[in-house]
Amino acid sequence: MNYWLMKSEPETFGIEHLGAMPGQTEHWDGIRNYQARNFMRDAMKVGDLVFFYHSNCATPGIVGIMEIVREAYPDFTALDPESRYYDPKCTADNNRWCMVDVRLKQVFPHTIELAELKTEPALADMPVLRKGNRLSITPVSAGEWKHILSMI
DNA sequence: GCCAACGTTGGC
DNA sequence: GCCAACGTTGGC
Repeated sequence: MNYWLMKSEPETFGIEHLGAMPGQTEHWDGIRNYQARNFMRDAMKVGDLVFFYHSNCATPGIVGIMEIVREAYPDFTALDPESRYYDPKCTADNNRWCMVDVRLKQVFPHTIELAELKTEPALADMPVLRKGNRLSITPVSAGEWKHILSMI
């Protein structure tokens, strides 16, 4: 089983939004970066656990845990001209983007803040802590996962 | 709102 | 295939 971290802007789609979905489940759409897509397409499996990270907000950090409940399938928002994620180069037969379904598993009682994560030597290798990192899906090692859980 | 980082695009 | 220009991300 793998561990992951996925970013989302809370104003667009935060952990509260996920909690309000039927079955607390939603598709994770709008990934338009090849590296992030490849993680989803090639490595994400049902049962994998994911830290939900709030980015581009007043208090960036990890706010809870999700579980992968459906493996990669075509991201239909790429085909929808009305969507902010529309990709004119995609067709139904040739859609380069994909998404997974996630289910909310746990909401932390408080955000594990980015500032806090940065003070932990055990987490120094996490991409999300590196300046200028823009990758919205990154793997998390078992050691990092455990360490972060101990910070709740 | 600023700006550094960095992925993507497109001219050549 | 190079690389400058451009657009986006995301912390601060």
